[in-house]
Amino acid sequence: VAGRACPEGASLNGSLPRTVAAVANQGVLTFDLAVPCEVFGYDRSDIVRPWYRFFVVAADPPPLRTNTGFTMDTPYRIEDLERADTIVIPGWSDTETPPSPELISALQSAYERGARLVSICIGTFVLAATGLLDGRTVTTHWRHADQLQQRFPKLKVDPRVLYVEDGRLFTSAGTAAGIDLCLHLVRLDYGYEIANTVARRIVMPPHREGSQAQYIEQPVTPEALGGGVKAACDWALRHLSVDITVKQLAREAAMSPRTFARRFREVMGLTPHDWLLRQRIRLVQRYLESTDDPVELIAEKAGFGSAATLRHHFQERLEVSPLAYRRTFRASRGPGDPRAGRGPAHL
DNA sequence: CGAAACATCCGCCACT
DNA sequence: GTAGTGGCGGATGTTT
Repeated sequence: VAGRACPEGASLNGSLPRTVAAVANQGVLTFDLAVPCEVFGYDRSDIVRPWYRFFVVAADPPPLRTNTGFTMDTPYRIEDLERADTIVIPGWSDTETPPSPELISALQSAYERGARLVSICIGTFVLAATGLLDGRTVTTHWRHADQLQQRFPKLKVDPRVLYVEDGRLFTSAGTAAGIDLCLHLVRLDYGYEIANTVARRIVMPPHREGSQAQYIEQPVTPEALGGGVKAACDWALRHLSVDITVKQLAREAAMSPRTFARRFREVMGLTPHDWLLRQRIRLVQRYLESTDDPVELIAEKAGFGSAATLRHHFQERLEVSPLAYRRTFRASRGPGDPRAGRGPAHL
């Protein structure tokens, strides 16, 4: 794990707007480019002022033809990157097309003057070409992780995470993980509550971890789980409200505790107890969002021994108290919001 | 909040 | 020799 340094630029001083630029090349992946457009480029000044300034830079002479066949134009060029303090490289056209020398040096000098560099999906290949990622922990789309590691041996490629924050360098896995990463940046800039509100606006589950977490584990698909581990997880999810020990889980998985702990780590990327806690907190979030139950009752229903224990973990992981979480979640449920009313919160 | 009791995790190592 | 298993114990984290 790369340095445990505090997130840099964790909060916005005064009211200077952050300026975010996304870079598109010929053949850019439509969805990946749309991610920063949606998160940063959409005017959200009704949530907080000032919102970001955002523009799209053409790395090739426009018009640019996207990978889905339509063309687009933008007045901004590589030299405009010097005005950005966050630069996003969304899914580049492909892993074979190297960035131009101008783009490389623009990225290098942006980094030197303190800008944050962000990549989505195979955009990591572009950042890697600048040399700035050498020795850093990074990620990319799982299908290209091996290729990235081979081409840039100095990187520490971790294909198991949704995104990685390493100093001012941010990389994310396949397409949709880019949304998580962009929301993470919003959280660094504006705090958890604002990021949460944005997540709700774009109908993303707001269950992400606190800002000190450098790694966000990828949600594993049940199919990817080893047999016994999956059985234990299923069992645990059905019994979340009662006390569960790792020893019991091991029994459900038909393994010794030691082997179970090892298998679990390999498959899930975190320890059994940590996973359990996460599931419980997610359940608590759902209750807070969709009921008026007191925290004591929720603690009981989610398998926490006491409300104090629940508050402790909730605050630590989400950096908000349970009641504050409920308040912001409900206060921002306004007219026009697709989740108005009292629908069940999704997992 | 802190202290004390308790659970978990992980390197180590012996064993199959 | 290699690969996987599982017990042990101390550091670390959790719960009361």
